[in-house]
Amino acid sequence: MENSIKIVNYLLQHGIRPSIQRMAVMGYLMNHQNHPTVDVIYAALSPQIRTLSKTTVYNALNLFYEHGAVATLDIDEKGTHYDANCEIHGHFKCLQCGDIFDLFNLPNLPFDTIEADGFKVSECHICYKGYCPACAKIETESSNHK
Amino acid sequence: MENSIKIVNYLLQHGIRPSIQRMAVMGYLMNHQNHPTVDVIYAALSPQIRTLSKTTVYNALNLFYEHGAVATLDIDEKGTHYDANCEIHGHFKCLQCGDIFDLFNLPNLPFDTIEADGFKVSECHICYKGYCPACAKIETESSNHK
DNA sequence: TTCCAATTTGTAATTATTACAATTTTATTT
DNA sequence: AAATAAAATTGTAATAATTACAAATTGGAA
Repeated sequence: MENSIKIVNYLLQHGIRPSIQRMAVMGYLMNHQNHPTVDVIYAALSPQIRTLSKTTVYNALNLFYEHGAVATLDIDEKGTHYDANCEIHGHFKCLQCGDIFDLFNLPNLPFDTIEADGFKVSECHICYKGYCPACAKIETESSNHK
Repeated sequence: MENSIKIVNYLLQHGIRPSIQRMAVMGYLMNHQNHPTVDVIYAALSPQIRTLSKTTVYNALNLFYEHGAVATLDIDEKGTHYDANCEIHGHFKCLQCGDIFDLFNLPNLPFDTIEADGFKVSECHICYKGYCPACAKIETESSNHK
């Protein structure tokens, strides 16, 4: 794969030694913007890397997080979701289908006013919950039929 | 206690039948703004209501949530935090001491632009992470001594 | 009082995550 | 290249949060 060079560089830039497993996990995150959990990543990679251990996936993701190479998303009780896009952006979790959507057009939240109060901000999460367009539509239609 | 009337009313307003246990849980939430987890609530109430089961605390909180009587906070891996204040407001989680602070002076996030895209918003969470004033101060001082 | 439904309780099961020791891989030194 | 040290991976066991569920209890309606 040509883009494995991109993955290696990304890891090195964040001070992370690349290994087969770490590259696979990071590669999965870069190619899947659906905020996967450990289980999802493990299930996807396990067939290719037959010896892969779930602990390794945990290790890799925790390391990525400590080095600022991924963002974490504590949005529900289904476990931590991971995102290779570390730029601040919002999320929308559909309470019906469970999908998590990215929201890129939100206004920036202030850091300065909070830091003026003495807080040191290192992360900022904005997250909506409700019904996604598809699920909201179904909801509306079924209630019309009543 | 005089304010048990307030608790009963609050539960009834949200269509929740009051019981000894439910009143205790809601009373705890109203009197403790520190976003407790199930464990914290159970540990606090257990001595008073000796027969209290942790399952009952879960049942009560899930019911409260379904009826919109409490807000939930999935801010870390320590389990769900609960908040009797359902008004939209921000939170700050200190990565050092673990405390969660309320932030009331944040600008309102837009609902309309998101709903224009077809999303139906029912919750909106804003959450910062970093170091709280006390922990940030200690950090600064100790690095000065180096 | 009797009966039915709702609630509570305790235990067991499930799921996410971490702890940890043993093995394997990778890098370093000779 | 061989020997050694360090880092990473693996598998299993432990921990913690939450849910499932059946039995016991409570509270209201007939």
